[in-house]
Amino acid sequence: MNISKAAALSGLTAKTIRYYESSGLIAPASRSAAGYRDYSEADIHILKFIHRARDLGFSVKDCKALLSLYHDRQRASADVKAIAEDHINEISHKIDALQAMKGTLQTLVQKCHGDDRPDCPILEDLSLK
Amino acid sequence: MNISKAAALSGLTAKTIRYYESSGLIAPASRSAAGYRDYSEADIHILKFIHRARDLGFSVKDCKALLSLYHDRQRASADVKAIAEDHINEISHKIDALQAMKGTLQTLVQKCHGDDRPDCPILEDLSLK
DNA sequence: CTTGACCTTCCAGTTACAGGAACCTTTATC
DNA sequence: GATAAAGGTTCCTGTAACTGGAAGGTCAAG
Repeated sequence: MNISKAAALSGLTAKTIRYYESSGLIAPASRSAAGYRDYSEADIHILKFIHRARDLGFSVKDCKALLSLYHDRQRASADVKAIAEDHINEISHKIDALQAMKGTLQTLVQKCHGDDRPDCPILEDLSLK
Repeated sequence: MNISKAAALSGLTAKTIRYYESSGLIAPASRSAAGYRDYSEADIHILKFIHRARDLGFSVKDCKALLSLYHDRQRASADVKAIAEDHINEISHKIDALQAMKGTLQTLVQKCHGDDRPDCPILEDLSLK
């Protein structure tokens, strides 16, 4: 099947699939006589795998490691778990940072009357710290 | 004062200050005879303002808008509040997305025994969806 | 045979900088 | 005064993960 079919089935875009190929995340697709990329069911499976992993916030680099483990029949599940746990930690830190920002902003927004007057606690805060 | 002093006082790096100048976020600094950038206390104030806003997650574009409002004596606090509220919404969406990822990953990690064996619920999940 | 929908490659743009090269100035030291 | 270290300058490249678009080949339908 051609790339737009593969895109539709995998949930990725054609652009993204080409990008993954060019960046080495996936192997070069086989080509038709005219030079069109040609995908098999097995390829779609891989593409879906990547799509799912990206949805869970894994980096492309992580995806590459996960795919490699996926293909490795001798893998240790501990290696997979370690990648996932690292990722959970990263996510947790991001959440913490965002919640801190949000808390501060909400406090500031509450103090700002938000009308026609120039008086603004938000700008004051930005200006003073 | 020169750029490294300005960097130290504002909490930004010299690289970042030059970048902000080149991208139009701040006005070009005045120069010494030798061509060195020269900063005043007022400049430091602006740089700190930006640093604080960036710490709160505002984009550089947002910072430009906030600075413009900051300089505008005729501003309506409602305009500032609107930018902040938009930003809070963005942050909230990011937090929601990250928490969803984290929840899913935690469930998967819990199911994975994480030992030498290849059997791995995490890879299974990535593979099946 | 033409039209439109695909496909291809390649280049630029996005965000917010960091790293580094090549080169000039200032300051401190000998 | 010579020199070396420290700091300044500009300019180019790289980062992450794509997206948009140009120029041009291909395929299926009417």
